[in-house]
Amino acid sequence: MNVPRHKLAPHCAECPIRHKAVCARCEADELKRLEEIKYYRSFEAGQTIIWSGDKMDFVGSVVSGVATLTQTMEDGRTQMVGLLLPSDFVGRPGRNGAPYDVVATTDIVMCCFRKTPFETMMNETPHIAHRLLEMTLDELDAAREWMLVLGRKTAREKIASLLCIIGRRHASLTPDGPSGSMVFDLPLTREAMADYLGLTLETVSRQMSALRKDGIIELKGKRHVIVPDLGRLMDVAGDDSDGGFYG
Amino acid sequence: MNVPRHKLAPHCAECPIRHKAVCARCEADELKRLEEIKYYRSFEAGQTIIWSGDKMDFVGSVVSGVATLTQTMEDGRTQMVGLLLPSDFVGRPGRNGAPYDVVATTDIVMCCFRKTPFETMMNETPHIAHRLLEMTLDELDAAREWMLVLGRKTAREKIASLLCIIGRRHASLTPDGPSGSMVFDLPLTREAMADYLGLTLETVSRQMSALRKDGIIELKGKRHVIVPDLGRLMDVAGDDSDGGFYG
DNA sequence: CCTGATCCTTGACACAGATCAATTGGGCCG
DNA sequence: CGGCCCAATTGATCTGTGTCAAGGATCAGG
Repeated sequence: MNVPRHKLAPHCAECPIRHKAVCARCEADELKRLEEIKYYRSFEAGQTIIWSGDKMDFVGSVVSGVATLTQTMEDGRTQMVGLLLPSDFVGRPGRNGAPYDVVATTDIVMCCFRKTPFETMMNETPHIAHRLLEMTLDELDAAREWMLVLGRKTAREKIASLLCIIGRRHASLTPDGPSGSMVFDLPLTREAMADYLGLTLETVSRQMSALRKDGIIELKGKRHVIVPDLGRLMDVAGDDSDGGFYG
Repeated sequence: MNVPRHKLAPHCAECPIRHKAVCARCEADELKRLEEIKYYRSFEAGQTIIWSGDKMDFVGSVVSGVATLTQTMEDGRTQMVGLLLPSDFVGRPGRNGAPYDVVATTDIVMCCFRKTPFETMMNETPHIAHRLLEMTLDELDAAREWMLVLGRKTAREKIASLLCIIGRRHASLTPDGPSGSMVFDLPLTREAMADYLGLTLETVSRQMSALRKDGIIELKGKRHVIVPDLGRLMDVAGDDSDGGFYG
């Protein structure tokens, strides 16, 4: 693999994910130390960033773009187990092998640290270790939420749940539009959606069409989604009704 | 609820989960501090230990017995999202509400800490924070492994996967029997198994019968399971073949 | 403009697992 | 011992989603 490496990265102070990533809690001096060991890497859409089973020699944060975590069985069945959006962390300090494939689904930029220096720094910097625990707990919550989707929801509810999640994450990264409605681009193909939802791509397609026919969503092209009434979408998703974002 | 509280608990040094729980990495002096703030609580089979949405004022470890984490939708569909066996940790330092119901499925003993003192101690004791991160990463792996089971496996494979997991955890807590075979008691009813696997209890029952007919397992009574050939069970589960425990 | 590639949509049919319903079996108490 | 209760089994039927197959839309390159 021939991956471009940009040693020159923006200063952390101007970083778009400064306040949401592992470094969120860092003080100026800690940030400076991180800045010395960090480097940027870019990957193109479709590239595999990490292969399941490989030794991982770096960890890092998604700065921009989208990646997925997937597991594959011997016979080819695959299940997505994580969706990595900007500010999400990749890698597991203290572990060697990578348990999943990490694949870029759009062009992506990552802020990387070599694993050993990062681990050292983590041991000396409670702010980082603490933030990482917090983020890991969030991911665990998300994974468990997703277990309910996979285990108990119908195809229609699954699609609606996915749209809610992507829309919500999208909203948290961009200035608010009119509340109650939502507009975004899907960062996933129908096949990737199917892999996330434990469905086939045909079922995904059918249910997208059904939601469109029922006026729950509008589609401009294949990827651009308009949700006129978020409440209705959440009803379809079968989620608790309060409509409150996690914050 | 009237829950017995036993202020008197065994010394940590003799604790059966001493080397696997949050306290695994603690030195003698740290252990002593923990010992001062810990207390034991017992729950009977069927009792709800924590209600989803409630404020959690304690965290703790399962000492003996089995509990489950479950999520429920408004219409009653439920999905188990975690199985808590001895040494597993309950509660999330830094969070207030409980996101799931925690229910004892057998009589259970827990080693508890009031949340605030534990959090304080965690901040001052890297050994605890570090171990907790490690355990949380393990749980995340387990949750993601389970997402593959829920999303992509057939009923038969799901049952076999569950038996593998329970058997494996059981084996790691007890002296080795003859390798290649396995004997244990299911700590779950058919309904609880169904809730874990995203199936109905009828399907669970049918697949258990089918595995018995095929000689993959033997049943003595409803709960006692004998696995004569672990390799065959893992083949049925569709797991990677190496048969290696995670270690 | 045509060609091929990729992604998506739609239809017809099959089947795994859900649902509804009846029966069995083991444990416990009187 | 007999009666009850609950968990589990088994059967019959239904249905949501998978499977297989045939186009359609969009885009890049020649």
